[in-house]
Amino acid sequence: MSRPTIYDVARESGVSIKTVSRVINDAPNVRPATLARVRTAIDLLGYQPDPAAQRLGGGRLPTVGVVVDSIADPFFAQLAAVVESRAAAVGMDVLIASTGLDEERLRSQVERLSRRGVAGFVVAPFGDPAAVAAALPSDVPVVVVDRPCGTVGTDAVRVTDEAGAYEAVRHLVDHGHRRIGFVGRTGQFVTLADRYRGYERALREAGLEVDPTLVETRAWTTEEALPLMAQLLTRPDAPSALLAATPMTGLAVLTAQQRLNRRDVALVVFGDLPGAELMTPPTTVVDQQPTALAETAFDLLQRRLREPSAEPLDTVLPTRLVPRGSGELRPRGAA
Amino acid sequence: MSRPTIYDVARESGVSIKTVSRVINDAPNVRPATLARVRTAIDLLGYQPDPAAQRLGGGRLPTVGVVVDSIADPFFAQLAAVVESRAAAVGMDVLIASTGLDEERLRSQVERLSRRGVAGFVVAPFGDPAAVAAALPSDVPVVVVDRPCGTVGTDAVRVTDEAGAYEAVRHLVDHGHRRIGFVGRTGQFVTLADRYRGYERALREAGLEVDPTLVETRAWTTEEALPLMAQLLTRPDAPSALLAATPMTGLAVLTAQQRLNRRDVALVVFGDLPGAELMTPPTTVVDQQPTALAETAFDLLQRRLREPSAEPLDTVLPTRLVPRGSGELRPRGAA
DNA sequence: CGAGGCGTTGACAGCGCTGTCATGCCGCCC
DNA sequence: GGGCGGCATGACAGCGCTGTCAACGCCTCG
Repeated sequence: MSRPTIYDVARESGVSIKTVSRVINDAPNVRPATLARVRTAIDLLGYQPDPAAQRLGGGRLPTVGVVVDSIADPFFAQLAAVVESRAAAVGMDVLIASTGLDEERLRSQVERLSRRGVAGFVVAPFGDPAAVAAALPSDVPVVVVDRPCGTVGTDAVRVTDEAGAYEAVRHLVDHGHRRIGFVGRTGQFVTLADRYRGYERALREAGLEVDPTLVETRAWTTEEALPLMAQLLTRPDAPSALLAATPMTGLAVLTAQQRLNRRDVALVVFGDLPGAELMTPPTTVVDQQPTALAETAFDLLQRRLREPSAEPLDTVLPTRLVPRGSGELRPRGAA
Repeated sequence: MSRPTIYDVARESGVSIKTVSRVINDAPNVRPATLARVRTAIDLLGYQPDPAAQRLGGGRLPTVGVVVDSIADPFFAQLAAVVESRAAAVGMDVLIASTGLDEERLRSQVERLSRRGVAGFVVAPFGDPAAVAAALPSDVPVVVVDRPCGTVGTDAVRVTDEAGAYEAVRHLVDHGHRRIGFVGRTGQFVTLADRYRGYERALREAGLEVDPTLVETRAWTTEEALPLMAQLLTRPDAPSALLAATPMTGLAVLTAQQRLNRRDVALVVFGDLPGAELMTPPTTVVDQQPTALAETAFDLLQRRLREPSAEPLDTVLPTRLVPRGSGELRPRGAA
């Protein structure tokens, strides 16, 4: 009739429920013969433990919480998709929670999921490092992705932000650019600050000065960035190339160019864009490898779930410059 | 120390746990004075019920399950984002599960979430209607989105697929096209079959014959579609316009065109594309309004959660043709 | 040969909540 | 005034599982 419970399995295999519980949880000290018998009964009845009961009886749910700005963002959607698929493979569920850009909401969402009993988190945090550290739970494993925010003591996966941006700007310099702008809000995100540092270093090493008027750090959403971009691009001393620090700002730059009907400004975007290959010219990007990031994050989470006291790992994945056209444009009037 | 339980609230407010339970669940028959007292205690202690315990004690979790092909798909990502935000507003969580294009997996994912105790589903099903009907749970409210698959007895939200496709093809005809192709796998998806019907009707009404060699129904992913598209576009009697039945196939068409370095084929894509405005020419689409779809789906779910025996509603949302350029291209050699 | 130890198993008490049913109380009716 | 019905509340038994601890071998060692 109804779903079988642990009692049914126990009766079927002639042991106590506790032994069944041991088998379910891969606990040691079960005689192989008993183990086999219980396993058979489980298969026979199609038994599956009730997660709610497991949790109530002291444990956590076989669930991982994914906390990101917005899963409508292609980068995070990709991340969530990979985590979901990996989780499903090991019988875990995925709870998603989006925070927008609200630090308080980051905190409340994490707390909500934690109370909900998730076994672990994959979080892309932002904002003040101290606030982030306070928001993250101490009793549940957390893997911080993409934006380590100076968190310590937790596993983290991120990309070589500084180096990626450096490489991108270097690429632009190599293509003859001298006036290179930077777009992207750096305040709330440690990651973006790193990218900015890479930008700065590349300029410095090329013997170029940083012109603060070419650095636009107020933009986050496309809507915010649009007017700022339009303004930047129509200046008499407009930059001949731009580094967009995020896909969103990249889109803003592209849209602004489109509106102004211009295609002469070289552009490298940090983070891949859906349809980037189809743009005119195709957009050169610094690939963040969201898939690899997500895989690594999930691996780290699993590892910590198994060995809760393992040394925290800060994994740094390389980025990859993907030249597609927009980053190879030469400045106007150049050879 | 630890989180307060219902007992703490009961003690604090001088009532039994049962009364607290009543208050939590908005049950009737609680004297206003008692209600207020309990509410105060709840606020004071910051009490929040433990979902696992609630579920174990007979109920379902305040959770909605979202089951889609892949949340990496921008359309579903958008859908999930909206559902998540609406759910959060009423204190519910969102569990996501992706099915790929595997009918068996649709079934198993739904069952898993159901066992997990979700209170309701938002599902984008596919495949054989009978199989879908069998896969969907009968004891948990389900709202079917985007692809009603002939399901009966459940709430559904969808768009005017036939009419949307009709309008698109009509649009192409009005721009002088006579050889108009259709791309998109129609087999597994009722929705796509509807779109095909709209395509056919528009041709018929325009006095044009359906040329089956211009109809490509084998393509689903971009990878699959690419070679087929390349072949289609390079034929001597190639179509001068295409209707792509899904965003994915739309991307395939665009990519194929790009590879072939062609921009002369008019294109309307069913479903919006990220970055569509930035293409050359910007892509004309039939907007499915994922946000409205998701909002409506969530509303329906909430309604059913409240009134489980309400009459099932089959909501049909209008589509919107968004001319952006690619659909307004005229055939070569036309006036 | 008995004590001690370890590997194996089970009994049982919760976990925090909800459903069922019982209880007490008040107002109403005949 | 006694009886009845309805509202407000509480006592209590689970829900399905896990943690704790005790019990029961059996093997080893002195």
